[in-house]
Amino acid sequence: MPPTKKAPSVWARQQAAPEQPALSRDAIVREAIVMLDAAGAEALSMRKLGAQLNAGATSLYRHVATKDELIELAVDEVYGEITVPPAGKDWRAAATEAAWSYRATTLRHPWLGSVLGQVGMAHLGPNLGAFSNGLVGLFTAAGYPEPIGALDTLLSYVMGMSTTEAAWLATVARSGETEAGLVERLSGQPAGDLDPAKIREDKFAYGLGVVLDGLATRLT
Amino acid sequence: MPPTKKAPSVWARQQAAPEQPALSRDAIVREAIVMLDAAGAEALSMRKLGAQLNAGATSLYRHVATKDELIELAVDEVYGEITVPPAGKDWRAAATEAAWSYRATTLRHPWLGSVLGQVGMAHLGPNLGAFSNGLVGLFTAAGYPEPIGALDTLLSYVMGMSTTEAAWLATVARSGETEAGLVERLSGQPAGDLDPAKIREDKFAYGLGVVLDGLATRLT
DNA sequence: GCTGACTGCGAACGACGTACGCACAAGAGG
DNA sequence: CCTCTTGTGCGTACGTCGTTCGCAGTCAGC
Repeated sequence: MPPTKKAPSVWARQQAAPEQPALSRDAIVREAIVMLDAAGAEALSMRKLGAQLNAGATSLYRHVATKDELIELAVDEVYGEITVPPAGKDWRAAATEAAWSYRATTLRHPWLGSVLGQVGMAHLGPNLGAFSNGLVGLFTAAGYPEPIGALDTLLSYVMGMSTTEAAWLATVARSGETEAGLVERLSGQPAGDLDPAKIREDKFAYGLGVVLDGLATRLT
Repeated sequence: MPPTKKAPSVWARQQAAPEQPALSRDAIVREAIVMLDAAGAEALSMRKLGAQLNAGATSLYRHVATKDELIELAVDEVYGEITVPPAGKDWRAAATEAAWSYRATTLRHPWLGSVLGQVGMAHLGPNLGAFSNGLVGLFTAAGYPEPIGALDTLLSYVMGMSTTEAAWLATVARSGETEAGLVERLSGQPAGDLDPAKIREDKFAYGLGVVLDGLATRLT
């Protein structure tokens, strides 16, 4: 016998509950990002996300077709944090700013890298579109003969470097050691006494300078 | 009652079977790569891999600690396919060759990109080490003041572009359409009549030229 | 008050990674 | 020939996952 069916007894029912903001697509995506930031890409499950929202796991499917779709939404939401300066300014300063903004966003949401290879950038949301268009406009205004080529080159570098950096930081986090300690243990030799975060910044800056110098040669 | 226990009856036992190559770490990694190539990263499961090798799923764990470890092994195995020319030649030609080799390998094994963001490059196998060292040696021999910076810059660009390309191709494959058709549908306008594969090659070549030009300015 | 649309959810299904412990083969030492 | 050890394969089982389905409520408009 199924245990008296379910009917949660009259007493448990009471009124419709004081209710929180309710379940909505936006609320779901926002909470998903919080969980991804906190625990990484493979820690997100529909059940846990539901629980976090005081909802059953399957309720989410009223607002989101699939877990993959949810992730695509989260990715585009996060892309909205990247800023690209308006055209008109010095193109090089503007591109530099956009690049650093991309890096910062990726490091703030390290799961981005893990997920980009799978989701694949195709028809990826309005925010990525806006970002790309902004950069293309910038290169066009600067007089680039091939603004799209310039965009792809810069973006590939920035994506590659940022993703690698985020993956490294995830490894550090999993190891439980400090970043400097892990560097030392893996390289086998005592690291200098420089701040590893500073070293990473310098490395990013160096490569960015190289790429922008390369782009500059295409301008005149 | 458990159905007479199991004891597979004397008749089923016969001899130890003609036996195939047996189960070994290398054989497992090789077959895993085949499955990954054929069906993508999320289609690999220990059960299916076991079945493919005429083995039970759990037998694999005698040779491999964990699925993640298996993937790390597969990644490094595949990195072994990338070639970097010996130092001494013209550095630019050599770097170009290595870059194209990297791209070709990534496109041959499109799951690489999906997996790099998760595995994270740390302590990643001997083959990746050899590849990096080869390139560093090349830049050093060419007289670069910061060969490691040069390596990271070039590698980030190549990784970023190749990964994006592989993800795009995966999207095309999932869509069932032809590449040209998908471009047309997503961009909204009729694509020119150029071969999309050729366009991608040109784009890669363009960015590579930009990066190498940028690196060249650091040389003298 | 009735009806239809919309939202939440409990139960269930099939697949997954992996721990555990038994079965059995091969070799070593007597 | 017998025993004992060591290594290998695998059946079973546990807990978790994404997702489907159908029921149960809620509420807007008539």
